[in-house]
Order: sequence, then C-alpha cells, then structure tokens
Amino acid sequence: MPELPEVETVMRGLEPVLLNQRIRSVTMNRADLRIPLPHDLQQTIVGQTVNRLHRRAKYILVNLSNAQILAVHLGMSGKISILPAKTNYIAEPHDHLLIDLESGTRLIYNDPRRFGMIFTLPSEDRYSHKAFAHLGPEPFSNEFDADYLKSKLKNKTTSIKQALLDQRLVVGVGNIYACEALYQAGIDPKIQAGKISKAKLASLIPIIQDVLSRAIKAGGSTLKDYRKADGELGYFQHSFNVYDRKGLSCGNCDCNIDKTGGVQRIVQSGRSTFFCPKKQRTR
DNA sequence: AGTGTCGCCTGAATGC
DNA sequence: TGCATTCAGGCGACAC
Repeated sequence: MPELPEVETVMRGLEPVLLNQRIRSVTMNRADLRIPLPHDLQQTIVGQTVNRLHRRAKYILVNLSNAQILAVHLGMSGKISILPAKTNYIAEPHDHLLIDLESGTRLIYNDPRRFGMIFTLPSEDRYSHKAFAHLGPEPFSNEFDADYLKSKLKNKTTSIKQALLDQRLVVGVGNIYACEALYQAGIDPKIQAGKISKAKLASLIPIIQDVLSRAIKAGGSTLKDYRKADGELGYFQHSFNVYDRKGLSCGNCDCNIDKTGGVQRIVQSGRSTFFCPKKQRTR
C-alpha cells in the first residue's frame, strides 16, 4: 500500500540505476492492468535516455530524452525490482512489464492486484494531464500551510480523516499516514473537517510532514505488499502508534487497556481508521 | 459541486 | 482438511 514515503523510497532506489541510461527494450507480459498498459509503450520509450526522475503525489515520473514522461503508479501491490546485469532472471507470477537498459540492468514491474498504472505523456502536459490536473499541493510545499488548509476545509462536512485522504486537498497521504498524523495531532478522526480550528490545523501540518519524513527515513513501511525498490524491507511499520493496532496500546499509551480496550478500529467510507479514543478528542 | 459508495484484483487470514 | 468468506486499499466511475 504505497503512500508517499514508499513511492519516494522506490524513486530514490531507481534513480542511480536509471539516470542517464538508455532503454534498450521493453517486454509486456500482461497489459490488462486495471488501466491497461498503453499499446504504444514500446515505441514511446525504447531508445530513449532517462534525463530525470522525480515524484508527484504517488506517481514516479521518469523524464525521457524525447520530452515524454513515463509515469508509474504502484497502486496497491505494485513493486519494481532491479535485476543487476548478468544476473539470471527467474520469472515470477505477475511480472507484467520488463524494461531492459543498455547497462544490462533489468527493471521488473510486478503487481498481483494489477491496480497500478503505467502510462506516458508529453512533458508539457505534466500539469494539465487528467491524472495530475486535480492534485493538491505536495505536503512539503510552502503552499500547504494553515491558511490554505483552513480555507479548503471551510464548511466541509466530511470527516477530517476522509478529507486527508482526498488527493485534491493534499497529495501523498494515504490511510496509514492519515491515521498516524491524526493520532500525533490528538485529533479525533471522526470530527467534521470544517469544525477544526485554524490553530489546530496549523499544528497538523508539521505533524503530517514529520510522520512522512520519518517514514521516508525508515525506507517506508513494509506491509503485505510493499518492499523497497532494491527488495529490502522498509521498517517504519515498527513505528506505528495506532495503525493496525486494534485492541493494543497506542504509542504513548498510559491508559489501562483492560478498561479502555486500547486502540479502536472503525470504518469510514470503507476504510479502516485506527485511533486512540483517549488521546484523540480534540475538536 | 460536494459527498458517498462501489468495483477493480489477488492473496493472506479467518471462519465453519 | 478443505472450501468459502472476509479483508486490505488507491483511485476512477458513478449516483444522488
């Protein structure tokens, strides 16, 4: 379940391998992802050199020498592994796309649930493309400040938890880090987004940034489906305060779990929310 | 326009 | 044991 830290980690892992490399060939084993691989992927990217890698929201963007961008979204279960040159490739189930570089390195896109997305776009369409046009600010940008948050959430009747998951408000925050940030801010995930004071929202911003940057430092979180680009495990999951801790103590817990029942799990529009009812009461 | 719900998809975990 | 059900969740599509 890659969120911003996981995508950033994968992007950083790919950068040294891909930068200034020429794409030698592409093998599409299976194109019918939920959003199908473009049929002209091969002719768009083969022979091109990688000029730059970056990240926008949960997309990895690869700038190519022909002014096209290769965009990769890992969806729920997408993984990219790096097979060094002269290493024997052992095919795994769900290896949908192989990209071979001039260096001999092979990149393998594997995605059991096929929720991921891979497509190309002209770099000039970077802001107008429908995948990116609606996206809100990056959580580390200056634009993402208390004034912005307060004005965007004004009169919002939806819960703060759901609001944080909306990529039009701010990008990169998914279910795990929304839960963790609200815990750290002491905000009740159920309360209406429009009812939170500006001061409280102001405090939430550096907390979101802190949770995300600590997760990036730890190499992301390893859950059922996600690993770093080099196949090693991220370890931020060991730092969860509330996520996936139903009935257990929260991070800074000093409550009597036998009495309180510990971390609670509720479902908000089909998504699990984990929170500590004692520490998250702020409105 | 804003909000809520569903479907996509597979594998792991759980239930009977 | 084995089969069936539930759950995970990012995002697009759709309904109201």
